[in-house]
Amino acid sequence: MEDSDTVLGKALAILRAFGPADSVLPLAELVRRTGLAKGTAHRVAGDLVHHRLLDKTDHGYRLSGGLFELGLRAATERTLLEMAMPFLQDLYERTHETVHLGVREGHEVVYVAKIGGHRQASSPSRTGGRMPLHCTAIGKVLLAYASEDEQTAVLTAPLERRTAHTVIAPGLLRRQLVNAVETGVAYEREESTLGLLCVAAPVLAPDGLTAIAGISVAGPTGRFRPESHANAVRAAATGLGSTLARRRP
Amino acid sequence: MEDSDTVLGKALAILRAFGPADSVLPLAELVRRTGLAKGTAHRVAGDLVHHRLLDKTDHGYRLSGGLFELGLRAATERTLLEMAMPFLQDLYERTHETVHLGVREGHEVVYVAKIGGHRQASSPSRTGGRMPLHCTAIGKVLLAYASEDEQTAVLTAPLERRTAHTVIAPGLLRRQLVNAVETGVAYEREESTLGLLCVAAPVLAPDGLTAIAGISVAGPTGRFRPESHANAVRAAATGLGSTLARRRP
DNA sequence: GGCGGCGTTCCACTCAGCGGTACGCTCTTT
DNA sequence: AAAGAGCGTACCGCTGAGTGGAACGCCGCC
Repeated sequence: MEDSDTVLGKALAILRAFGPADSVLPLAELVRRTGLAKGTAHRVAGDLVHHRLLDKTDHGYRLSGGLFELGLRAATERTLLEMAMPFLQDLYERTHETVHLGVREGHEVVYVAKIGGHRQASSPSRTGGRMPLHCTAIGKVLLAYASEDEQTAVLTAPLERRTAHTVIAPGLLRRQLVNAVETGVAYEREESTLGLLCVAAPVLAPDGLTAIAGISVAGPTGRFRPESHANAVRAAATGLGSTLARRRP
Repeated sequence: MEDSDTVLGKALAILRAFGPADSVLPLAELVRRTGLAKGTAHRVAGDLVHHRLLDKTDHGYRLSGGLFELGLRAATERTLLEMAMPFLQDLYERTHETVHLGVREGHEVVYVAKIGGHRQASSPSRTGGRMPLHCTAIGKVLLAYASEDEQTAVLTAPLERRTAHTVIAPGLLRRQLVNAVETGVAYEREESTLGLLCVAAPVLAPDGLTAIAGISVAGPTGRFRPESHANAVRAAATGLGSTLARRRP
């Protein structure tokens, strides 16, 4: 899978063997997932423990707090998170629904923050997790402001159908993207998860042409009307955009 | 400084060369901080870029989004964060002051979350950042529930004086710790930063003897009365504690 | 009591990694 | 303009860190 011919490659293969859902993996499982020789995996994992990227428990290995800490040193994501927090708070307080902040990475969204209360709609998104661009509200606004090339790259590739409502027709999706640029918001209606609705707005760079991130509000079908939160989401996104512009000349 | 005799050690030396404040470091600076040979540093950094842990810009290297993502896969911190979020939200909404969630790592607190509004008190804490145990409210509650050995280890070591109000007398500090266990909250009054007050409560494991994390509310001298938020902080912490107990038997 | 899967240890081979050296570039400085 | 300092990049022969196959002891399960 990965090029694990170098030591570093092996180490990363082990670290990346942990999926979003795994908490602790035994050595044998690491060997299976990485394809490394047992002896090698054992030693490299041991080194990683020594360097505080892995914790060793009775039942196997686990990604450690040191890695968590290191990850939060990533400058762009961290400052984005810090600058965004007040706006996300405002948005949450106004809506009391799940609020997301996400950036684009390749053909997917990576969620930088997810905040919600006790009664939040169950959604598959997780902080630090990924979702496809084409079936999420944030994904759509990010895609709408991506370069023409990247846009067509996504649209021409086969679009994964997540639910019966997932938009997999490139034409319809492109129309939604155009609409997103015109109105400043994009919607998702049970396209990634049944029972989940979502509105998102783009956080634009000073040039007004590229999207740095996206902010969304998500809620369950029934009580939740995404349209009624469009203004709030747009306000939060543009507010964050201009704050970023002020600090990053 | 670090044992960088192995490849992995060198790679980590480079990654950890990034302080909390650095966003982009040129190769020469990495060489200076790590003490690696220029050729070696260049190659290892290149490998790290290839493995998406570093980004290369015109002005140097930067910790990448891939690292951010990987860090958020760390199971314990991530689930703690996710389970805690609703309680932190409640707390913020009730107080409208800066809310922290922190865990202990060695003799320091690591902040897992920091949420606040636009008018938050300026504090040195950052998400993913560290602070000494003895001069922060969360640090005190965590230390109060640490093992006897660890407690004395911290108390006997010289305590860094951060401000004129920092408690550096081991006796006084120990009394504060005892008081924290009795009352369920600890305070910090301008002990880490001038103008900053703080209340914290411990998130206890089911056994009621060990602290998993700490929650705090911080605000500026003047308008902010830490005592008046003691109950709210305690409620959030115990609420989170029992929720964690339910999910982690 | 035999069997399969697990974590751990050992060891001789070899190629990945090493770091000194050298080059070209862009800024300052004189 | 010339000289210099500091930077990023590229090259290359030596060597020991890293490799992975094999072997061992340990459970828990049929």
